Amino acid sequence: MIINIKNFNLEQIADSGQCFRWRKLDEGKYLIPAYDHQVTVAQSGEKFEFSCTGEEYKKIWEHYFDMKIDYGRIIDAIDDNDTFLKEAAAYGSGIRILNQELWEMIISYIISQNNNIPRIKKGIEAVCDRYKAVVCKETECQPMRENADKSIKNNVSKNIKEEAGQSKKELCADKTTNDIKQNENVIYGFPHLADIEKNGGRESLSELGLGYRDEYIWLMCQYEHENTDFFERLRKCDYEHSMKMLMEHKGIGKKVANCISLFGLHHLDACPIDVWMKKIIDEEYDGVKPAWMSDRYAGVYQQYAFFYKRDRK
DNA sequence: GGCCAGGAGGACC
DNA sequence: GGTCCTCATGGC
Repeated sequence: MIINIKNFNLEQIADSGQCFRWRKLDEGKYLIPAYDHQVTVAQSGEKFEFSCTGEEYKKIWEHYFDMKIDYGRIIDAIDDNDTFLKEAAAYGSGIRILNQELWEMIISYIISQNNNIPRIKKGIEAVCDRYKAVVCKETECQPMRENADKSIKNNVSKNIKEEAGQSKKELCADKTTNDIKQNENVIYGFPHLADIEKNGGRESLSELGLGYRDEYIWLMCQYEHENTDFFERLRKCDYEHSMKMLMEHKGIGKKVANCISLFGLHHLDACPIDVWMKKIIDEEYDGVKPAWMSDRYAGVYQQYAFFYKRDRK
């Protein structure tokens, strides 16, 4: 299916540091896994071709790409006197804040701490490859196991929930797993807690080259195992409370909690302060934290600033 | 080969 | 409450 939309640029989002698993197939063309599904999207200006049906786009991808928010309006709200942010927003005007899976964001940003982006990607890929949780073949885009639908219900917003039951068709994961490894158009899904527990647990995590972070991940697995309503409670919280709940966990400090709040819970007022934001405060604002970092759209502006500063290093 | 990476925990003051 | 040190590992 084809759509036209402004303020949407695949390459910018892929390089914005919010998603680590997109696979570039060609110029302006990406293979994107999420919610135990995958889709190929090809961009030509403001025209986008999705490999899925319109029905699936409505059910999953419209929400995933945050298509209902007008990012032009968020850019227009920037203070005219703030030259740096205006330039940054113009430069990265195709960035959107994706609605990604909460569990995946928690694990991904635990892995991200004191780590560089290429190695974060490598670590996350190692996690997915190790547990071989769910595989979705290109264009079929079907959940490949029983609880895939459940996962969607748990993770996607309400309007999507209502239709999720319709997507279940034939499953063929086990049969095709071995062939699929050779096919670059197929990606393993992000493992759920049960996949990690069933396939090696604590010891398997320590074999993935994640450094000291594997312990934090395992602690989170254990907590989630014993507190199955954790995500549900998190989703009901506002930004302030989600930060508090997240930071009670070992391995999640202020920066990681902000990333999870922004990318996993879509709190657009969350503003992760990492080494790049510190550099921006220092070099662009004479050491004084700019007002936009406390704005209701701070997380969006943070992404523009992060992308701009890092891309032009 | 040293410094850095979308940091955080812990000890110490 | 700050400030330092350490943590595992690879990218550059």
